[in-house]
Parts: sequence; structure tokens; C-alpha cells
Amino acid sequence: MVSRQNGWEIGRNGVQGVTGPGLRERKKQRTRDALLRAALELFTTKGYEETTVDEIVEAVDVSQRTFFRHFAGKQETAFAMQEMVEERFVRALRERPADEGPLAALRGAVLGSWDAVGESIEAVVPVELHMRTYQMIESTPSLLAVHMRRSIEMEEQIAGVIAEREGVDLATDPRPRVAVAAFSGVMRVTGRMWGAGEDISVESIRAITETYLDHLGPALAEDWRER
Amino acid sequence: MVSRQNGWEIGRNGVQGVTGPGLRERKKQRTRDALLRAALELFTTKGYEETTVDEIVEAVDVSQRTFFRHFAGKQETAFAMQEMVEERFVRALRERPADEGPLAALRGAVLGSWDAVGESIEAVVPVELHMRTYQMIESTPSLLAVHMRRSIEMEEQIAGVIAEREGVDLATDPRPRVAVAAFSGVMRVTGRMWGAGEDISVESIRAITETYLDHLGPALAEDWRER
DNA sequence: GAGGTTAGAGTCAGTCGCTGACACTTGACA
DNA sequence: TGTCAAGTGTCAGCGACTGACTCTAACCTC
Repeated sequence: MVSRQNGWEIGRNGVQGVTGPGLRERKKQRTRDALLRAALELFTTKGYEETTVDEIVEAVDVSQRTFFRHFAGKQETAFAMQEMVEERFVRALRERPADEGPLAALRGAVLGSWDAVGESIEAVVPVELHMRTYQMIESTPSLLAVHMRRSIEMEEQIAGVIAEREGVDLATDPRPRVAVAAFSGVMRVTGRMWGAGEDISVESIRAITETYLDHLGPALAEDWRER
Repeated sequence: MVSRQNGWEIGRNGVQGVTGPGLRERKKQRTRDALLRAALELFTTKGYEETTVDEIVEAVDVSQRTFFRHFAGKQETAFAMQEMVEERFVRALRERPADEGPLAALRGAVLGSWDAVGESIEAVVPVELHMRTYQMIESTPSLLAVHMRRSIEMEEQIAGVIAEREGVDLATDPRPRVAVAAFSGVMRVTGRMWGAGEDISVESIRAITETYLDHLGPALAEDWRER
């Protein structure tokens, strides 16, 4: 089956016209969410490498095969929430006022999406679990690796949005990619610094983000001594 | 055994005092180099994921266990050369004149180490094979992920060197990390652009590196329209 | 409401990356 | 020359993941 975003059957069953997802669909989603919660809970308590897929499926009481039908791999579960957040960020960036410069828009979008992160997430897993997951990713080498790759895939996407906003050609003008690369570099340091600290709150990472972005300009000045 | 960098036995056997590595050591090194060459050759011809460890050891005619005694994993073989290059870069950075600013020093070091890359490498594998390996890493998702993680580990190290050079405190001043993050971001875009092109030469990547670094300043200007 | 269709889940067997334990061979050194 | 141990081989086993097949129950049609 070509599963659509939400798998909604539109205007089919019954006389009501548009209905919600059917029982089958709901059951499927419930299984997926249960697997996800169980996985993240296990990862954050006993560690990612120390958690086997068998343990996850045992906690939800489904077969291993079912796990691999919902997720391409063990890793994918760790980034399921991350994916939602990133989607939100890109949308926020597209909606920034057109008169903002590239860096101002990026800054606005990232801070804005931190503010709104709670709502989208809580529907699937507790926000606190998501935050612990983020920290776990930062401190687990194999996940950190995937995290980095995902972030450069994001960079390409974001560079496209910036190029569009600024009306420049991505193929010939290196500035969108360079600006986004520098910005993302700072974002990554931010995440790492936050993960290394004790304060796991959303407010904390928001504050760190702001501080580090403020330093981007000065850091690139040629001589740091005469600031 | 605690294998040292080169495993040289100093001032032991015979009357000559300082001698080269013994027969055992040489044999070991030969096995390792053979495994490395075979692995990279297979990776670059039939693809990383499509190459099994069994195929590599078969090509060299040793047991699988031997492979895993020389390399922590299949991935490690893909980055063995990379490691040499990075070592060289850090050394080059430390040796930059003290009056250069942070970005100038980074730029000088990276361009300088591209120039010198050939010699260190050719001793183990043909430079052309190394270049193809680099391209393969860029185009293989799982390797790209590891590559990214390695590069942020490098960032931390480089930030330390920069902080030292500039006489600032890494613990309280975010500028070293921010500058290095921005610089590394650009370096990564550079590698990706090079990998996507057709020209696999060292000259090519050197030229791209220079071009992109030139754009770092302008790209961070607030308004691109009035440059 | 009966009956055919099919998506989702289970079972099983097998591949690949990787590790621990143990035995063997052969350089290294006294 | 004999002892020691580094480097290798063999074997058994774990964990992630896949393909092929079967079964169940939600579904859609009539």
C-alpha cells in the first residue's frame, strides 16, 4: 500500500462523507506509538546500545518483524520526534517576514520553533522524554553520527529556502550554503553545549541558542583582540 | 600488547642499537595494509554496503577474526586514510605564524595540508584510490554519518588550538567554538560540492576550498543585496 | 449481512557485522 | 635452544535486519 501522510480514507465508508482513520489505521498507529515510547524509554534509561530490539518488542508484546515494519531500523526510532521538530522549523522559516535578512530569519525561525515544540510532541510522547532523548543522541556516538548526517541533509533544504527568500540562484551563488553551513555549525555547538549541561529544560536550550547566535558575528571578525 | 604509533623496538636487538621494526611487526603491518587496500578497492568498485567483510578477508586470504583484530569494524577501514590527513592538518595549524588571525590560520592550514597530502598517503595506498574513497564516503549515507561525527570531534580539538593561539579561555569564551563551527561548516560544504562534481583531483578540491572560504565573510553580511 | 479482498501482524530461516574463548604457529630474546 | 608471547585461525554465538510464507481481521462490495 502507498501509505499517505495520515492514511485517512476520505469520503468512503458510511454516509458521513469525510471520516477519521478507520479502526485498522488506528490500531496501526497505536502499535507504532507504543513501540516508539517503549524504545525511547528503554534507550534513555538503560542506554541505546544496551537496548536490544527484542527488549523493545517484548515491552509492547509484538513480534520483532512488526517492529521492522514500522521503523527502518533501531536508529529510526531515536529520530522520529526529531523529524517532527525539523519539519516545524522549515515551516517557520518559510513564514518569516520577507524583509528579514538571512541570518535574522534563521534566528527567528529557530527560536520560534523552540517555543512551539511542546504541543506537537506531547501528542505522541511526554516532552520530558523527548528532551532526554535529545540528550541521549548527543551522548551516543553512533546516534550522534546519524544526527550529524541528518543535519546536513537539512542544511541543503534550508539553503534552498534561503536562496528563494533572497532571490539568488543556489547553483551559482555559494552564499546560501555558506551562510546556512555557518549557522548550522553554531546550532550544533549549541545542542552539544546544552546536552553537556544539567538543565534539560526547553528554556535552557532556547537561552543557549540565543547566546551563541549573538556570538556568530564577532567570532568571525579577523582580530578578536580589538572588539 | 600496547601497540605504539609505529611499533618500533628501540635499541634492543643486535649491536646496531637503533633498528627498524622486527619481522613480526613488518608482517603485521603488511597484513594491515593489504586488508586496507583490498577493502578500499572493493568499497570503491562495488560499493561499501555491498562489500562484506568476508569478501575483504578472502581477497587477502586471512581469517575474518584477523580483520577485526586490525580494525575495530568495517567502517574503520574507510577512515584510516582520513585519519592521517586530519593529523597532518592539526599539526599544520599549530605551526601557523602566531600573528595570523583565527580564520587566516585555519585557511592557511587547510590549504597547506591539501598540498602535502600526497606524500603521506602514497606510502600506503595510491592517492587516486584515496580520492575515490573520499568520494565514496560522501555518497554513502552510513559513512557520511560517521564522517560528520568525526568532523565534530575534530572541531573540538581545533577549537582548543585556536583558543590557545588567541590566548582566550575555551570554557568562558564561545568564539573559538563558534568560529571553528562556521569554518568546519564551510569545509563540509566544500567536500560535498567536490564529491558531487566530476573532477576528482587534489587541485580541484583545493580550488573549491579557496573559493568557498572567500565567501564566508560576505555570506554572513546582513543584507546580500548591497554588497 | 455474506463473502471476497487485503493490510497488518506472526513465524521461521538465513545473512551480515562483530565478539569471546581457546588452540596453534612462529618470531623474539635470554 | 628453549621459553614466551604476539599474531593468527577456528568455532560458537549474539544482535540487527530481511525475505518468504501464513494467518487474522478490518475493509469494501453486493
